[in-house]
Amino acid sequence: MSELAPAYDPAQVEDRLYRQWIDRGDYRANPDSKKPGYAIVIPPPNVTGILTLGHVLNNTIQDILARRARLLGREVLWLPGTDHAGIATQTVVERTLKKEGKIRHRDDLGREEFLKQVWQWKEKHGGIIIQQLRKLGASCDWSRERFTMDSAYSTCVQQVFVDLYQKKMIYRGRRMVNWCPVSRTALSDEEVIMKEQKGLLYHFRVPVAGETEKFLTIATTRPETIPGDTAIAVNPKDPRYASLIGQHAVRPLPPELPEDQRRIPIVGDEHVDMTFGTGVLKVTPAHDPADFLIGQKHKLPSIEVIDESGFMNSHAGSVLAGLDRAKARVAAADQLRELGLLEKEEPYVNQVGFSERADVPVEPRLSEQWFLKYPSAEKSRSIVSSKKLRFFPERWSKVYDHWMENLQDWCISRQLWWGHRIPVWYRGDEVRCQVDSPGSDWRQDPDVLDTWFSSWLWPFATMGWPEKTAELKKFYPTTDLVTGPDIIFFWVARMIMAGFEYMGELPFQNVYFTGLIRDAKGRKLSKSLGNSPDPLDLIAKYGADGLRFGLLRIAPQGADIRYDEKQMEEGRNFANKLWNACRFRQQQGPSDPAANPSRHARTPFSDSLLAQLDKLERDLEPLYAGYEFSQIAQALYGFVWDEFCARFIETAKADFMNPDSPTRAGTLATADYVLSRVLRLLHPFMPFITEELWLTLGLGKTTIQYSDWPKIGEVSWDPAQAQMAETCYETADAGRKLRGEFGLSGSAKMKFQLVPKAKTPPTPEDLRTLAKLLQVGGVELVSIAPKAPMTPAPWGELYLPLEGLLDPVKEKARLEKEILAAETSRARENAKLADPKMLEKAPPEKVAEWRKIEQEASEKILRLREQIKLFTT
RNA sequence: GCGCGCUUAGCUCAGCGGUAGAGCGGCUGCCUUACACGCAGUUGGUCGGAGGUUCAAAUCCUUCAGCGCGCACCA
Repeated sequence: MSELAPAYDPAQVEDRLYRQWIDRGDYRANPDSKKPGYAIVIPPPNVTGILTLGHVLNNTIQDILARRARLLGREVLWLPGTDHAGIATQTVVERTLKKEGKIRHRDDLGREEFLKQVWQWKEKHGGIIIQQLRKLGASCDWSRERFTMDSAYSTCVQQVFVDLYQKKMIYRGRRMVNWCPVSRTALSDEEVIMKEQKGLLYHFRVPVAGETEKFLTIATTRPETIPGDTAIAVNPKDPRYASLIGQHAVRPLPPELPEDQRRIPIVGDEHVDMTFGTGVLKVTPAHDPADFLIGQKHKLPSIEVIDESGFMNSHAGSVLAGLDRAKARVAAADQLRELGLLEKEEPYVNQVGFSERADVPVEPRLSEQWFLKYPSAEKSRSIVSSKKLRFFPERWSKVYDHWMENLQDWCISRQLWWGHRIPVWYRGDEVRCQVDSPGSDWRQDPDVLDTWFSSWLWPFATMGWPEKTAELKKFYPTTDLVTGPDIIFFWVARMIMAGFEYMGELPFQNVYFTGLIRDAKGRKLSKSLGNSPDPLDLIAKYGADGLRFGLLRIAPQGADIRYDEKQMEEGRNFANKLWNACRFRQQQGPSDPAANPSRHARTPFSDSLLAQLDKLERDLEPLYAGYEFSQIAQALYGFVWDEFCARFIETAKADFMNPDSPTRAGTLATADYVLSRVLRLLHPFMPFITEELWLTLGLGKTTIQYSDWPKIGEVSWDPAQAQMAETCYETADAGRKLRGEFGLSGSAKMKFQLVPKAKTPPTPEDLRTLAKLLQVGGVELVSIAPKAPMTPAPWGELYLPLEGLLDPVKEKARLEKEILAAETSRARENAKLADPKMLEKAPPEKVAEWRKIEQEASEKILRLREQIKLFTT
């Protein structure tokens, strides 16, 4: 047994142990195992991603669940992998190639060559995050690592497409979609983020055709789309304008067009809000979803004035053509002003949709796209509302339900190259949907599928579907899913639907949603703000265990997390505390892995510790059931620090230093027994240090990872003894407080005196322990109250003789302050007990409790009054 | 606009019907033979405001305010 170093150094331990675990194949899941299965699939991070604190939180929670399941004797599969992340990856590679001067645009390379570059890039830079997860201690089955573009996985994706096509759930249509002008692709509604924008509301006039000096005034935020207007709409119920319906107006832009080509109808439409702006709406069917519908209803032509990159085209007129849409807005307003048609511009705040990835305003655009009607939607909705599939925290189920209630067809095609190509083939007018090419004269659809169209199959496509594999049989449905609430629609909801559609069963039983990590100012962590710490740096500073524990301790269920590095420091300190507790035990001689404290004579302190351990183990169960990880961490922290170290070890020192003590063996056995259990309870949170201590102390012959989870109720102790320990601790607390009030620290020279009062007075051994707790040279029993500062304590009156230091006036004041506190407490209880209604309606055990408090306060007052007399003569 | 969440000590949060708690910070004193990544003590709150229910409310209900988030085709 090697001797533990005075301070825990994670660097000496973590990599070494992790290599051992992996080399031994500790996390290989065996689908043929007889043990009950437990499975988690990792939310696949982007291949191009690097580890963030969000990943640390998310994966630590998964690791805690996986490790605990192993200890509970389950066959655990934690399946890792990465996502090809279509837009994100393609953008990164494109940008890199541009920066290197290799291309100006992806078209310079062509599809095939470009994809080759992406694959190369993926081989070189991809999967960094997987290596980083290992530093965290993630117990994934790396032999099963999957990638959403693996060939087997790709086949799954395409088969699902073909199947849904055949079921007529997938269809092609020319529709208004969200278009990202930077990535030049369609997006789903979920990829559009509404942001508040401060802009201007432009009021401009439109002459009514055939009338002189008659104008309609229109309010718009987008004057640049005026050249695309093909109608003016008013509400038919609007008395101001109803009479104009059927007439025409003259669109002011582009001014160089002859007037007859700018003549547009005035239509009546219920959609127009009479109370907004001027009550007159310009209709641009090509660039606004609502206008598109109006256009269809009234069979209006559509004029596209913005191209796929967000620049104005020739239809916008000579002034605007070639301008970026933002610049065109200003230019169009200038044009109106020059024409004398701009009435006013007023500041205006509105909601504008932004592309999630490129962070630019999306452009509603009419185009040919593939859409999916969601399958198994009804079942997927009710499984959550009926709580058969449970969300933690529960309130997210409402968000889910609301989305499911308003399901819109999913635009699944993307005008990108990196991704799963749509398995649809064309030859002339013929269309075929199948995985393989029907022949060399067939041309495949150029688009790829939305990344989420592959990730939604993750829970079963990673386990060999559509084959009926042993893995699927053993591990599907998976048990827990841990993810962020930001992808509840993107991923969670869709996985549930795919699970029902293709496995006939829900993909997971519980979903735990983590909080978002924010900085001390409450801002989201992001690279651009520079407030996102590198987890690897944190691991180097505090150790993986310290980081894990520190982060989890401040991660309340369902709430966002204010990140503070101080907390990671505390995680490290805690690891060190645990280390030293074990080191101290080691210094007393070898540990006994089969230690059983009930076979030995014990001090009351041992019984007290065993009682607290039992309580801890019982408390943990409901906390795990509710996924209350921060509270679990808190409970473990408190037990180790306060119960084991501050109370038990301090009192055990008396035994340890006396080889002849009759309770020495019992105290050692208690220490071993409790440490053995506590290390196992801590292991899911702190895998490295617990393994190192477990093996070094010899509490187990083999790895702690496959030991067992302590069973509740195995601990036995004597409640009377535990209570006695409590008496001693409380007496010591009172004494320390008294000492503290005189600004003194403990010293060997200091002595306390005790006038005993309890039924069972302390033994000489107890007094030595009390002295140890008080950090003084000794406590002696006396029969007559000395003229010295006193505090009432459970064992009796505790005196601190202070020769020459005692000021009677100050001492009297101190005692009076104590009396006042006791009187306040007594008065509060008295008030309650004096209320007859309260006595009548409150439960008797509560009344008894209040009586007891009242009595104790009264007694304390008496004792203090007695003492005060000594200083008044 | 609809929905959800939060508001408790200087900070981060727990408590969710029966004497206001923890950690950190601040202050004071200690290198006490496991740990200064430590030990001991101490400071500090009319539990966002206003009503109500109850013998009893930080805790339940109503309402208001501030903050945050999600959803939503008001140009």
